[in-house]
Amino acid sequence: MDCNCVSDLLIPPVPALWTPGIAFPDWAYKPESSPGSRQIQLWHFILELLQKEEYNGVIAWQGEYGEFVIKDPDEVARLWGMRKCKPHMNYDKLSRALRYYYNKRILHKTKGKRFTYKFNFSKVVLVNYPILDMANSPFFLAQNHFNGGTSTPDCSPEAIQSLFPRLPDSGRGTSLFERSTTAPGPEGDKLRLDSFPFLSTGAPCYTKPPSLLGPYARNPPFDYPWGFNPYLPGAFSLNNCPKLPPGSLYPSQFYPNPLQSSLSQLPHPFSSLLPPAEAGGGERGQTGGTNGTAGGQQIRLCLPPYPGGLSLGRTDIANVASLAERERAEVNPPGTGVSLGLGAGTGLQSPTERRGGVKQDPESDSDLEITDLSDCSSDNENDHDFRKGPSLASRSQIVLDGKKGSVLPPISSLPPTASPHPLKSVMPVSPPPPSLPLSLSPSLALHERHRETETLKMIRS
DNA sequence: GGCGGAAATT
DNA sequence: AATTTCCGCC
Repeated sequence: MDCNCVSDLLIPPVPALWTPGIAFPDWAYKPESSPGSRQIQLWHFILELLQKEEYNGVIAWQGEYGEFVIKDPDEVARLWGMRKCKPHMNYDKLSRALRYYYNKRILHKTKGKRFTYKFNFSKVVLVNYPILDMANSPFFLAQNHFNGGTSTPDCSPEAIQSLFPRLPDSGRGTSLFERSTTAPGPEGDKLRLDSFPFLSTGAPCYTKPPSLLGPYARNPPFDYPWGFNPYLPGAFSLNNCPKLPPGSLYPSQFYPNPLQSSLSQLPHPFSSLLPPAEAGGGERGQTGGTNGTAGGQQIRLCLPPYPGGLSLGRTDIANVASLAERERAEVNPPGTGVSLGLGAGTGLQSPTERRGGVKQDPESDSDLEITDLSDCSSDNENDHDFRKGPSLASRSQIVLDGKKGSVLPPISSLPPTASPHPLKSVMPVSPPPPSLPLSLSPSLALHERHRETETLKMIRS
């Protein structure tokens, strides 16, 4: 049990102080009661390494969207082993673990490129909004880079709207963790939906494939919701994720999360799931910040700014499996050829497919959950910049009941409904309208405004 | 290197 | 459940 492994590897005591990087919300970790609890998962770890510039020499985004190369397999394995207290970890074992992700459709191997894997972000995007009918959206069907990505995105307002019944305000920042001053203690660290770090932002923190920057630098095919445009270098940042000056305090605010923003403006019961500030639709005291970013460090999203990856959150990936399940169940009826699955139509085949598609997906695609780090002893090695100290994640907790602050629960914890898309049952037939992201075109803005008005009428009636 | 089966581990 | 460990095969 005791080992000198890094227990807090990549998990900051306080998210904000954590290298301008990802902080994982508490809900992203398995409950301690579950077996293998609070163990960070490999893909999670990989993403963290990927987002940290200091590991660019070890592992980095490279090549196609979502693709990364393990430049130093031994080192990555060593880091992973350190993290998991597995001193005998090696690339062979690590790669075996990665291979298990094939069936889960979280990753797949880039054939022909050594040590190169690719995240299935498109899946991730879909599952990030299970409440929305994204799977059937022409927008996403077109954006799915795992199905070839050859079709032209339907960028019509309707298409986009189909994905985001409620587009968020673009300028609202939210804190990842509401470090409540009134409720100190274990519950002091309220987790908020916008803790979806991947939905947060950040400047690209990896070496962008130069060849890909050019083409995407201009004229993106469309504006992304909530002002997000992965085609742009700063795609994952609403403010280009400025490096925080040394000594920056925690981010008092984090970037807006489309989902949260959406929920915050939805009629009950969803708005009630949000903390008062959000539920109120509103304003949060900004730390002299603009758009909730200036007040402090943001959690950065470090995904390749390529098309197709609108956002990637822990939640996203964490639900990849569940998506896959749903996909099989409803999105990808046999013979439709409209597979959102990995490799479909790309020539890249999933292991299953490669094997003739006979094999059943053994991983029943239950939700992947991110786990924590309290598994190892706290005797971290200090040869890395990993911080020591109690993990905020381990201290914070999700408060699901209204009494405790109405922290928005993970999507997966939302009450089940008969509909595959829970929100549908509470949403007006006409998508509730949102406050518009700056990126929306004026026409779309009007369109949305009209919808908003209509929706409000409906709600009031 | 890469793959997946199988069993063990946590 | 998610690896970890080991292994034979290509």
